[in-house]
Amino acid sequence: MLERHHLMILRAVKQEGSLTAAATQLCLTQPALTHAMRKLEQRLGTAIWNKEGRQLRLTQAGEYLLQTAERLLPQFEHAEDVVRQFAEGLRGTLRVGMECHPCYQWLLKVVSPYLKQWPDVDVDVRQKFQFGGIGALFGHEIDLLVTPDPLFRSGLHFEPVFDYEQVLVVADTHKLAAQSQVEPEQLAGETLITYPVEPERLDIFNRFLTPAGQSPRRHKQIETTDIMLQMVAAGRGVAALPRWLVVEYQNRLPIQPLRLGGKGVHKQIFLGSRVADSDVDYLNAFVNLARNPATNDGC
Amino acid sequence: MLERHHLMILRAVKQEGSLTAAATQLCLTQPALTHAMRKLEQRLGTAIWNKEGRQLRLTQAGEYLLQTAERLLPQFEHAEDVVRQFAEGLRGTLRVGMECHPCYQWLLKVVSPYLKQWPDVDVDVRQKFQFGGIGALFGHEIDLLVTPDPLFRSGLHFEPVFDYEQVLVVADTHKLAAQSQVEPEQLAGETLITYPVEPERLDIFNRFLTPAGQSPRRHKQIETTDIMLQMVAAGRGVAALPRWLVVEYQNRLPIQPLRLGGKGVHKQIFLGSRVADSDVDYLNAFVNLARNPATNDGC
DNA sequence: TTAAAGATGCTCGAACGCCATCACCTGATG
DNA sequence: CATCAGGTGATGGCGTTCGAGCATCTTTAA
Repeated sequence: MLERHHLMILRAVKQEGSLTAAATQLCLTQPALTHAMRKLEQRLGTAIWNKEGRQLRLTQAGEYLLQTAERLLPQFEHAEDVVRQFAEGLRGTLRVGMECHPCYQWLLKVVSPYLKQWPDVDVDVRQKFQFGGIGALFGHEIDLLVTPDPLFRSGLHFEPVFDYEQVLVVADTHKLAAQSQVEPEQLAGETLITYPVEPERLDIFNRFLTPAGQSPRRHKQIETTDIMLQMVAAGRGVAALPRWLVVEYQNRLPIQPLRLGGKGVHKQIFLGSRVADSDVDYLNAFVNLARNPATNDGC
Repeated sequence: MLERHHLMILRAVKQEGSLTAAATQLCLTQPALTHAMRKLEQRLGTAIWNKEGRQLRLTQAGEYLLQTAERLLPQFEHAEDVVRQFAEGLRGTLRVGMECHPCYQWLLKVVSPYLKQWPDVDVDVRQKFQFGGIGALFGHEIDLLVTPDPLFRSGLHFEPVFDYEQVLVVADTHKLAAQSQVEPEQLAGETLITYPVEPERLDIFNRFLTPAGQSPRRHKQIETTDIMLQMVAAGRGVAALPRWLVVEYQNRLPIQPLRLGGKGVHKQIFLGSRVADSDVDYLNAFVNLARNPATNDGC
């Protein structure tokens, strides 16, 4: 069978001009090359080269194999190089899963400097998982999970990366806008806009309304943060979002953040990873960057 | 070192889904594959796959190598296929050398059906040789030589492929046009047009004029047959060409062929080849086709 | 519990590389 | 012109190495 080995001999003979010199290049002896090529010739059923005087002349088959060698050998060498980069953790694809809708804006601030530091790492962000974010981690759909709900379980590692306060957003013109905080019963007559997620997983329900036995008059679900805040600004409802996100949008939209209850609802975002990956440099680098973002804006 | 062998294992495992099945496909045993890949992993310094439950999950390095395998292995297989065709004489490049200017028209008639019969053979026609046609054959510049001057010498084989008569061509209006033959002394006052070749190698000189001690009034050299015959038709000179060629041009130009002397000058064209190539099918096929052309028009 | 997957360690044999030598060509040298 | 020396690839024998197989173990999933 035609092997990489044979292609290397062909290329070396081409480069060096003789079998003996090629053998030196390959750290072998001339008989080794002669034997190898002779065996190949027998298997292929054709001569690779003919001896003419003291030099070798390639047959047409030999010419063709040489072309093949010049094309394939660099690909072998490049593949070994790339794999070495994988081995050293210098290259890879980082698939980040998101289980926290408003975190997308925060993630962008981490990804951007990260891509500069790790030019050979591709970052891929995914938001839909067949068996949830944890399942996606276990199933190797993703390598990192951005989530507010850590699950401390063997095989996984969760690291808090930033704290934020969940607040209620209302339009400037809303009757609650003058208050600095809001109580559960004040939402009884409101339309609540949330991301399309089961209510049990929304903080506004399980840490604010449900404990007080309250619920909003209506519950609307909207995918994107932009549209959601447009609706709020237009007085079509209220929403619950991180304070830093609301502050950012206040430049552009007439909206106000209100503390949820007397103490506010405080949350942590975690980055989850498989412990099996704990020695992958480019992955740890992402977690570190997320914990101490270069463009830390205090949120 | 990364070998074809390893790539084949990767591809087989991908196809079959397990090491054991892959081993069957490759006519090996499961431990053989395990050992081979383990060794590769040690050399590369990274895992190719991890065992998860009873199935293997490729690492990123493994994924990359698999991609490499799917790209490179078909190229190996194709190369072996092509070389097998070379071995069986089904494929090659046939470089034909020409030492006989008017033979080009004849050659086209042979090449055209040949290319249909041998779709995987490329034909290349060359007309300039540093050390002459014979030298080009010996030096592997060409594989076949079309020549009127065979040189029977060890290592070469010449085969007569067609006979023709060399005739003088004159314009219809030429004073000699009425004759059916011409004598050497009748050219003393004429302008003779020939291809740009040394006169000693031109039949009109060495088999007609020189033996009679004659020479033309002027001698012009022109490269192409077309222009040469245009000149003749215009009464600007006479030329010596194969009869069949003149007959062909008579449809388009007012020209006449005249026998050279009482018996005419009869020539043979030979195809020369290296005896070392005597078992190359596509080369023999060309010689056979040349000897019995499909479109044999009696010349 | 069982069947099936991969991992492991040992053994054996084929193949691969090296050494010594041969055969051949080429160019220098008398 | 004959000879010789240096360098090429070819060849055959030998030793080592590497690789494949066998038997067995571990783990997983049905």
